[in-house]
Amino acid sequence: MVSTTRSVGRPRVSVLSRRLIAETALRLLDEGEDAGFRMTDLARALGVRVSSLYNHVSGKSAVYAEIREILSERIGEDAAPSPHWDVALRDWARAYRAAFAAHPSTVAVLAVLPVGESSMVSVAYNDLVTQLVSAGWTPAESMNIIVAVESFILGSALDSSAPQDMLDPGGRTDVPVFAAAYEARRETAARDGVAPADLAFTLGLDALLVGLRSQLAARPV
Amino acid sequence: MVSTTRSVGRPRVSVLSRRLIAETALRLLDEGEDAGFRMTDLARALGVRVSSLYNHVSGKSAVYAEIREILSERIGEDAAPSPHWDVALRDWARAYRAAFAAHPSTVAVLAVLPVGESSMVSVAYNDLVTQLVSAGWTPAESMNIIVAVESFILGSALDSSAPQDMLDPGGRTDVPVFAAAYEARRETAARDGVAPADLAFTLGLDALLVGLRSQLAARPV
DNA sequence: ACCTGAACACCGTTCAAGT
DNA sequence: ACCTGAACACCGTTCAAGT
Repeated sequence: MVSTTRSVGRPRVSVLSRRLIAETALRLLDEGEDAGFRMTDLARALGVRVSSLYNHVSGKSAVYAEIREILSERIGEDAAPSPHWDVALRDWARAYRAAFAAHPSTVAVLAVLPVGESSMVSVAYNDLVTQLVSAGWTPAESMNIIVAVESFILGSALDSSAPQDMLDPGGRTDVPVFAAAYEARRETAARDGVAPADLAFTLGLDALLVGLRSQLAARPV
Repeated sequence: MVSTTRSVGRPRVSVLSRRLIAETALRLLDEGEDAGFRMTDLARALGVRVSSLYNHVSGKSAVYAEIREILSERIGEDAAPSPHWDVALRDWARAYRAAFAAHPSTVAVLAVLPVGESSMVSVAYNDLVTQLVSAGWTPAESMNIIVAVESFILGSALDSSAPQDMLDPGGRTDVPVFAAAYEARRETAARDGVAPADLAFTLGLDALLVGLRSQLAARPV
């Protein structure tokens, strides 16, 4: 938030940049209650008028694209490489989900936004495919594994970002078993001090990896 | 599309209903290029003015909620019950994904929309939890399994609904292994006459179930 | 109770004018 | 090249009037 007023015309030093705009938008998303952000609010937070933004980004979706870049860079930083394909895949999945789970309101939008040409995301894919292929998977299988794991990650991130009571049976009496299980899950999570969504993610990721290992082991050499 | 013009005032027979509105919106979503639908277009398709819609639904999100009901009813119809928990889970997952994959543009919205009280979805959960518990899983585990599988389904449905070239490395030369694997995957899918996204879904679902079976088998009795 | 017609509100985007 | 100010466009929602 900049409090000085600025007159019309080009300022002496440039106030904005594509990256700064995206970082500010990300902050607004984190602070805000609701899913999106307003271009007006984004401009105000930058101490600028809305129309100024369009000198740096082509529109709102370009801001989201830049946000994806920010987040995907963090995935690369957090995921330490491992010589074991399954460990590498697991760590990548955890870092991927953590990056999104830290910014829940971005998930729904980014999940459907195409990956741009310049994206760092492709580099991470390249590394993973390399490792999977050298472990014995075919290139096509490697792609499918990555897409499957990524689908699970995005779905889990969506689940984390969904309202708490997304599935809450509430006061319904016609689904007693479901209601009891819902409650048991909440208690288990509370006792472990984690979010219910984390339990499901851990369970699912473990199951996926166990399954993949066993499928790789079972194949003809 | 109704071509007759109607004068002001209450018509002799009611033209609209909540269900009809949602069915028409679903049809618009299927036919349309882009992700959403316009209330104006929805009204026109029903031969009515926009404001009329608000006599039956509280707003656009209520239309989406009704669409979810329509789709979830179809899941129930398609998924045949099985005495084996893993088969039941697999069939449910397939039916679930098929229902969404048939209407790609609904996925992104429905994934973040809370499940209403009256939803049929809860009934399906109740049945699945019952079956999982009697197979030996705890209630909390059963919930986590369902949530994990559902996350995978929604993520996969998002993947199916994403633009074809969502991950396309295009002409990039800095990610050769990824580009080759991407191409290999496309060829494999083309040879089998299925969408690439289907391959990833099948592989991932199989891995998940193999993993879950082995985890259930490995536990102390 | 349920439709029409007109108005309002919100918000993303454009563009000439200014330095 | 980059900001301001004003206008425009689009679209969801509201509400009085009419039967």
